[in-house]
This record gives sequence, C-alpha cells and structure tokens, in this order.
Amino acid sequence: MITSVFFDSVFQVVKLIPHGRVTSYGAVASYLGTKKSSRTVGYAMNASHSIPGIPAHRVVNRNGQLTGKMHFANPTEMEESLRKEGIIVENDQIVDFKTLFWDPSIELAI
DNA sequence: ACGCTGACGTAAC
DNA sequence: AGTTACGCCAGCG
Repeated sequence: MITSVFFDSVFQVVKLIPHGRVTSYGAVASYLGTKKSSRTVGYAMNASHSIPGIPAHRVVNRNGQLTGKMHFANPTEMEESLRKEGIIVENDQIVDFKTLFWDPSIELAI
C-alpha cells in the first residue's frame, strides 16, 4: 500500500538496483532530491516488507554496514542474500563497498 | 491530539 | 579531527 510518493519513489529506485550491486539510503535520497531525508528512505524500506520485489538487502548505509539486517525476518537473511549475489560481507560490513556501490544519480544519470 | 522514535546523513562546534 | 545537534517523513504510544 503506497501512501506517499516518496515511498513509491524509493521503491522504484531500489527495484532498479542491479544484481550483485548495492546502494545507500543517502544515495537514493539524493537521487530523489532530498538528501536530508535519508532517514525516511530507511523507513521506507521498513514498509517494503509489504511489497515483494524490493531488495532491501541491497540497501545499506553510507559506510556499507548492514545496519538494517536486524529488521529482516532473520538477521542473517540479509547477509546470506548478499553473499549469494557474490557480495562479501564481513563483520556486518560489505567488502569493496565502493566498488559494488551503485549510485542511481550516476548509473541512471538522468 | 501531541510528541517520540527510527534501516541515515550533513552541518556545525 | 572527533563529537553533538538537527533535518527529513511517517508510524506508533
């Protein structure tokens, strides 16, 4: 149930994240034009539980830390999903995060 | 109805 | 250079 365009926009971008890539809340927020609302982006992910097809595990904070893994059904699910896509996660942190980082404002470049 | 909190990030001190 | 405070939007107490 989408109640606001902001949430919808976030979901749209997250769904566009390529397989084996990750992005950050701030990147999505910046792409939407409101970089200060990065917090709300994370909150939108919380609402993504109701919407299938939202790879919330591919969205981490700007440090590449899996800060939101505890919000999944199982805390290990996020890490497992990332590893299955070829992303190495160590100590709740993505290895080579800057290399795997997928910036919508650059990749989509619109 | 009012206020606090929360998967973050940036600015200011 | 490290720490503290604030902004953002929506959900919940």
